[in-house]
Amino acid sequence: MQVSNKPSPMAKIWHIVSMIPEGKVYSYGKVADLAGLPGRARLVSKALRAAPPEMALPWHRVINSQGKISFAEHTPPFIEQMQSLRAEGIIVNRGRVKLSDYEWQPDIATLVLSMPY
DNA sequence: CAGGTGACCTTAA
DNA sequence: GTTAAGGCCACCT
Repeated sequence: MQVSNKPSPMAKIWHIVSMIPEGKVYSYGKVADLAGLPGRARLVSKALRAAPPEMALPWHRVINSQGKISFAEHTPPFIEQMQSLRAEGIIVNRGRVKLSDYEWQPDIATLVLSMPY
């Protein structure tokens, strides 16, 4: 039986992002995939914009599929994201991180158990 | 309803 | 290794 009403796509995205561990990064597209929303990477960026600040979502750990920060260089949000990543020990060069070193490898079992839906 | 936009992605050169 | 073009989809005028 269905226990709860359908979770909004945004709520699923927030949940996945909240599971990215400190010191790791993940791409918009893969967040969308794990949230059950394949092909909707752009919705992830919208969800991050809409997230209430008080939920302290680790939005800075979400980057694009090439390992780059998606804000334009030298803009305030770009600089903020780069500093947040470095504060966790992540090496950032020219706005880019090495995915082979820092990409999150999600554990599916843990993920499923964490899902409230 | 049509057209524009974006914290994207994949492919091809 | 890079960049550019086309594709994509939800959302907003």
